[in-house]
Amino acid sequence: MKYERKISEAVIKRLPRYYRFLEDLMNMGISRVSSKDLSVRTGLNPSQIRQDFYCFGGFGLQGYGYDVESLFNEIKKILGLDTTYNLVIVGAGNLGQALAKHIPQQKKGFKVVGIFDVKSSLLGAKIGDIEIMHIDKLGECIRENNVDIAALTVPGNYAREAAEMVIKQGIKGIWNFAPIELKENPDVVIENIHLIDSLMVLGYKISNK
Amino acid sequence: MKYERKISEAVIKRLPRYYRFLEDLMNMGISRVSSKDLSVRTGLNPSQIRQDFYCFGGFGLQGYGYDVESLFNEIKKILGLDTTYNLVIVGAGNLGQALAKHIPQQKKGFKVVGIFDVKSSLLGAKIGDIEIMHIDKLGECIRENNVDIAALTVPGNYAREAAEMVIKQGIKGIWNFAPIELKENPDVVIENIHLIDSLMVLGYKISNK
DNA sequence: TAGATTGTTAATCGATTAACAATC
DNA sequence: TAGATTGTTAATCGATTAACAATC
Repeated sequence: MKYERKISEAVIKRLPRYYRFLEDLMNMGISRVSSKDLSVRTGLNPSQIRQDFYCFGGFGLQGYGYDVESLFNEIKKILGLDTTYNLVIVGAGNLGQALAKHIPQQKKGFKVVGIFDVKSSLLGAKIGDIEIMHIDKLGECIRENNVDIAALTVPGNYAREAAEMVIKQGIKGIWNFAPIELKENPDVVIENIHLIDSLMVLGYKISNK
Repeated sequence: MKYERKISEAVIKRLPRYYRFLEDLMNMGISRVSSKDLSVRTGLNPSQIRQDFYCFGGFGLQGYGYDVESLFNEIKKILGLDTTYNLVIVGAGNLGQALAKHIPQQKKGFKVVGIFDVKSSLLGAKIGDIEIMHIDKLGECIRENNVDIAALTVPGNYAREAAEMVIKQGIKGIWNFAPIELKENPDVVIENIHLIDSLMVLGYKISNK
């Protein structure tokens, strides 16, 4: 067995992209693909594609290329998508409600098991087939449903305390939509979606070319 | 005047983060900050922070540091936030509607001037103070309101044609939420928010430490 | 003046790309 | 076998970090 070096963040971030393209290829009935083919489709360099797969041991056959389905399944396994991740949404505003409906539609192995807020006017409302509950019930929900991920969609000024709270309840990953920086630590990993930051970058790019 | 090298994407992506932190400092009444202070707050290396500002000419004073307000204003200007960007939302599903409400709340100089769909059941509904309109009206809206940005929140299978359409209407930047890769070209810049990709990365990180 | 901190160049580090032997 | 394409090492490139002279 091959010595396991730490896989860089850059490589990880490309995996979902491969995954999507391979799914498309399968749907088109294509069973075989070379790094050069994938390069044309994804816009990535073929050497880079081979390097990426090589990180995990290499899934191809010399002189042939890659078998689409088995490559798809390998990446699926690496990303942990062969099991379901349960998640809760903390903050039932616009964004939280939209995610509660959006995630199940994508059918990618992520299940929303609860959505929480403190605002009494929201409590009890149904979003899809789940009900907005008071944040007091969050800990219970996490423990009963084996929840790994908390999506944080609260206003910025509550975000830090909400993050501390879900960490205390034993959450392993935070999908953060609030405009604050959260520090990773050995117990919790963070993925930030800074929507407005992204809009600002877009604005910059528009203005500068 | 200093020779202008192309600013790297990595630098641009850090600017909104600085912007946010400087805004916080202003709100706290702090008028002066050093790269070392900023480093502690942002988690970035102080050399990197100075390098980043140096790209744009350097905004500090040796022996003193940076004046919070003037640094804030410089970054504001670089990001083009001293003017308003008008944007339209293409796709009035969960995500599109949520963005239509979310963006104005953030008060960062982005104005939603229209939201469009093809689904007749959605047409006419009010989201905040704007009405969902048929996609046929999109071109007209873009021309009348000097629209720079289109947020793409349509289902994946319509995304490519929707992108081509807004490009044809003269849009300068696409904020893409669909799970496809769009190619930049000299006329159009792209910012992708691949929500599910980000969830997958979070899943990977959770499973691997 | 002495101390602090930037502006700026140089060194380091890591990620991307190129090259090619291995091998199907 | 000849052709194709990977696995794998080496070279290149760019981004991050370190160092320190300039200067407030």
